[in-house]
Amino acid sequence: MSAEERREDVLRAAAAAFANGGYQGTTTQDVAERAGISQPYIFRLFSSKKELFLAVVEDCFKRTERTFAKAAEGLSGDEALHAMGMAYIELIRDPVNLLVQMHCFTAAAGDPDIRLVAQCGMRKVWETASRASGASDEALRTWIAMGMLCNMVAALGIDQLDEPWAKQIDPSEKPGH
Amino acid sequence: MSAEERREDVLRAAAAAFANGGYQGTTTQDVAERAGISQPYIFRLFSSKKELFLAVVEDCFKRTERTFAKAAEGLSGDEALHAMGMAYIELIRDPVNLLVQMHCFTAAAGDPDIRLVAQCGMRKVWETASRASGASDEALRTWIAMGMLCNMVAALGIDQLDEPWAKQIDPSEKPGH
DNA sequence: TTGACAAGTGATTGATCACTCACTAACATC
DNA sequence: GATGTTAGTGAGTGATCAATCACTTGTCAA
Repeated sequence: MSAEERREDVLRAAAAAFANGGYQGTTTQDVAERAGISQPYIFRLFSSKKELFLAVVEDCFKRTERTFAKAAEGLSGDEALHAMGMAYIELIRDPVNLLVQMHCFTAAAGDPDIRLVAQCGMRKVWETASRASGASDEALRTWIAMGMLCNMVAALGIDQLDEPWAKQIDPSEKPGH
Repeated sequence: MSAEERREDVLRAAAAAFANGGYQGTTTQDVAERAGISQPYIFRLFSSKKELFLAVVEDCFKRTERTFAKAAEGLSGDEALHAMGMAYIELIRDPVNLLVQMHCFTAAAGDPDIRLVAQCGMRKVWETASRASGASDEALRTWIAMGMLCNMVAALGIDQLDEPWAKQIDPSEKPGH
């Protein structure tokens, strides 16, 4: 297999691994096993564990950006926002997308390198959503806030609780996002 | 010093340490140094690293609850929500409160014990805010979503960027929360 | 056939981790 | 002053980790 193909494989495996354990809680051995290669070979493809994590994070932000751009195609304003919101709910139904993003946020707080990548990723996501929808800053802010609430609800498994407050807090329970 | 006093000290030290590195990224040695005791003594006061983390998390949720209850005293509806929102912004200006909560969210996704404590904590926070404000579910949901957005903005240091999009996305920039 | 290069691994290393155990020192109670 | 209890530590332990290095195997061109 070519190094390029292998790199893609490792990136996918690493995303799943980091989603599971976060940056600090994931071992390169775990990533290697998921990718079906030896642990040292990770370091031929990525110069360090952190660089691998950053590549995973960048990939995740790019996927989010693409998802928003595609969902808003041909729409504008509230319609575009709504479509992107639905697309986001669908996106984070895959725990990998959800958890890589969340682990990125917390890891960013303690590491300047990760913070920089995270800031850049969020800026692009914000600008993509802004350009695609043309919505007001306030509408966009409320919309992205709902996304953050969706993250928390999904991470804590609140959406799978059968209790009144769980239904009330979960934005994806309501049709209008 | 009595064991009870020492326990309080360790709890504070652990909160600062976990805020910095998260659950997996923090060593009991680090906590011990911050508390000014030997590392083995941690395990006399808490049976395991996880139990220490959970104690820190519970403490953090309790503080949030108290903050909300106090801020909403004598108010109701949108006024109560607004007052609690301002109190929350003030609360997470202390990185310890902000980051313990966020690390709790991500750690919860990968650990059932932590998840249970986090769910319970969020439920109490939600019910406190609901009872204190009497606001509609939708208003409460939007309000708590803004809180989650504040978390992300603060964790990524976006509130300290001097760029247009950073001003636009940050809820604490706007007077009306 | 040879030689160069790319893909990939086994064995190892120094550091670090949560956690344990045997121990000491201070203090209280009888 | 003997005895029990509580606060606290030094010195480990086995496990685990990211990263390195020397090595093998397969492929393809000259």
